[in-house]
Amino acid sequence: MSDPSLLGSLFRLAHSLKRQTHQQIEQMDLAIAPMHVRVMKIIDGSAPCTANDVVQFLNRDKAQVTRLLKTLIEQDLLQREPNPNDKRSQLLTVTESGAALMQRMAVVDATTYQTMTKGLSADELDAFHRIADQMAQNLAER
Amino acid sequence: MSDPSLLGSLFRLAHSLKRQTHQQIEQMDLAIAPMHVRVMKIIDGSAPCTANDVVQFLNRDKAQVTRLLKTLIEQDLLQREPNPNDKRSQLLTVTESGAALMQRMAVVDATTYQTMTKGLSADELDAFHRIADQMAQNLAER
DNA sequence: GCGAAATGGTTGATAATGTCAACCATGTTT
DNA sequence: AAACATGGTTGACATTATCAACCATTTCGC
Repeated sequence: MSDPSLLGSLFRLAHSLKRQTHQQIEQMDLAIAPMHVRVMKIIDGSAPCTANDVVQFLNRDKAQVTRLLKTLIEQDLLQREPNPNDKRSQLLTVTESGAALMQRMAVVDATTYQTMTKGLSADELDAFHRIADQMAQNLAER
Repeated sequence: MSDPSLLGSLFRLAHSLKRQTHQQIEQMDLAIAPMHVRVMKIIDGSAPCTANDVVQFLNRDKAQVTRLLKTLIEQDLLQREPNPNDKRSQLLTVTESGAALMQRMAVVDATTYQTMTKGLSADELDAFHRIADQMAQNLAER
């Protein structure tokens, strides 16, 4: 199994999408990167949320997540408050300006999604999503 | 559209696979990275091949590809010879030790592929591949 | 209840990936 | 023949990513 292959296609698609997001962020004149946006989306979509939750979700080193969160907090896109259940931890939420950015990104994302999925049915997209999740789960179960 | 979403699943899958490859390379005690392997597979799978061909295929900056190739040549996994049709360019091929590595990676890849695709039919995998290519093409057409 | 072990998060260091700009030699176009 | 474009290289820098060590806190075992 080699390029061009299923994996090759997957990596090329992921790379294209990452560049798209990067260009969108540049056009918005934001001092963040695609991974920052990704983290905000995770936090925006679930409450309560801790750094460790993001670590688990992204399957990334906690050092990386800590740094991503730090930048977002510095730019007033995220905020943290003490976790009443664990003094070591803080609860993360999106600020008002962060929520505004999430809304702007949602509009852009919808456009990108429409472009990307042209000529593909809802069934095909569902299958793609399901198969991707199945594959990731298979790999995680090793 | 947000995490967890189709894109979220895609990025998580890509990340899992990259880590897999990284661990495999570490276990083989090789001084290269997943992108090096990816480049070798591209070159191994098509002849003749130039740096520019790899640039086009991967959709990456030529600076990055030049550096990846340099490392592989330094480690005698790839070799270059003058392109008879263009003095600016060189033709790239996999060396004997590079070919041996490609064979070892093929075995490992087959195992990973089997793990990853467990519970999925050939039709589903074909659909996944086709949809991924369609999406990448849609994005490239902007 | 106390000590050991584990956990949540931070920081330093380093690796991998990635792009931009400037440059040189060569090829193509006008 | 000059201008423009291209293939490849290098410097600089950005983004993504992990490992190790550390501190404060929580959990576990006795």
